[in-house]
Amino acid sequence: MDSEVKYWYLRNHKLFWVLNNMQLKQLCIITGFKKAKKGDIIYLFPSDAPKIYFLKKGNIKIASIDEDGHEITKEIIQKGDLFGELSLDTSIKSNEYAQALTNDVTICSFLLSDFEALMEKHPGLALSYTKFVGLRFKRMSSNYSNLIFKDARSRLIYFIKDWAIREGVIEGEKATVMNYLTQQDIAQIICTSRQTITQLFNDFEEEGLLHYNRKEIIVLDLRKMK
Amino acid sequence: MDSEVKYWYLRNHKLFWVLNNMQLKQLCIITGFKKAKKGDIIYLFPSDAPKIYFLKKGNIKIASIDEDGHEITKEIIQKGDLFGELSLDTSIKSNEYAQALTNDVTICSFLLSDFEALMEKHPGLALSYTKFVGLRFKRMSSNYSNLIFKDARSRLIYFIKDWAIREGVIEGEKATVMNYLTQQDIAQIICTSRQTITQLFNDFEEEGLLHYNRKEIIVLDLRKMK
DNA sequence: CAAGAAATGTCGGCTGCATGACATTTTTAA
DNA sequence: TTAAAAATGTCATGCAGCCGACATTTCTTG
Repeated sequence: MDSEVKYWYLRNHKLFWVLNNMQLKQLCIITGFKKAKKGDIIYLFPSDAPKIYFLKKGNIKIASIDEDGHEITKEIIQKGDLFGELSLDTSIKSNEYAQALTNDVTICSFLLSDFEALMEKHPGLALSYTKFVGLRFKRMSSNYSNLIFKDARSRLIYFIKDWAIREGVIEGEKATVMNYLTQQDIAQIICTSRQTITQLFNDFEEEGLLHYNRKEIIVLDLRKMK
Repeated sequence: MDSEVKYWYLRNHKLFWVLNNMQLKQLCIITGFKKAKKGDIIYLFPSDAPKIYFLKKGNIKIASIDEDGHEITKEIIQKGDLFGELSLDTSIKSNEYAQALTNDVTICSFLLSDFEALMEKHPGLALSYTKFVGLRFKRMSSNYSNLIFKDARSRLIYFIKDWAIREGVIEGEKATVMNYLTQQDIAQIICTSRQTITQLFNDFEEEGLLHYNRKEIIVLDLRKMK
């Protein structure tokens, strides 16, 4: 990959806004480049050097399996997001992995060590990164709170609204989201059973809150979704 | 508070190990100092400048209340821990607050802005801080996973073992923890009802796993606690 | 296009645990 | 020291939602 392209990938990420164009052009820390199709597993912790990943195209999920074989989806990563060992801590081996949810996944990666070296030189970047990671954590933490307190219906509503706002096409109070998740996927995200998801979508449809099919989800009125 | 004392508080926190003694002595960023007794509420988000807190003595909990009046305890903070707006993000107002669990709570605080300025000057500190926050979050995340997947009994066992290991006096496989939490407190931590906690402690006692009273909890065999 | 695989729809039984109600014990504060 | 408050113990009831079982629909792949 030529350095001009690398430049643009990073330039478009707000994390690197603290660097001016000159600095950015000199970086070119992207070292890896990978494509994946739906269902492919991407291991985040290769035996060699730890990396940070950057999703250029498509959607992936970060998941893990506990000792009981329970699979949970921790995050949905979207175009432009960073993922991997964001905490910069490589001591504890996590059992997390990433899986492509769409067919056109493109991932860039750079070495954690390169990134750390970069931050040493640019304190602004370090600060900016810290805030960035902090925000991400906050978001996850709020998701967890939701899981614990609300019932399945509220959780699904919260998830759909969030999804619609983050990725959907909004027209007034109507939102249309491209649905690249199966009901099983959604069940794993909001920690309920597949059957409950089916039931809830049918309920929502009956109540006139949304239209659901395998291709897209149309929320008819965001205000009424609660 | 004289600068010699401030120096020691920070010196003992591993976050500041990346700074050498000279740098540290020049800092003296601690600006606040507060004492609290059992039950006192400490508001984390004063109307003036955002702060980061450092628990010098005692135990506190970080909790929040959702719109349904549900109270959850998010973390138990122990001597030496940092708390407050660790994500450095002050844009969203959180509804979190801290409450003293013991009678001899001492809290130091410093201004977020001072800390940020410090990180600008010392990229190593920023890096170290990011790792620190990452670790904290990882811990929280594992707690949440536990809440979501395991039943109340497993959650309580996990909590007690963790508590014993973090704070208890361990002799071989026996562990003794000073019990500064009410059953209500524990219920809020592992997200169950007070009655369930009572029942479980009685079960554990019957099964010969531990001795419980209001002053201390003695785990008879850590290996058998599972 | 056909056959197998994957995703969705539907039902009923079962259970962990929340919830309320109340008794008893311990602590706190006057 | 004593009354009120807080913490703990015990029980009966109800229900959200998990789980297994199976049917139907849709997608994938040779």
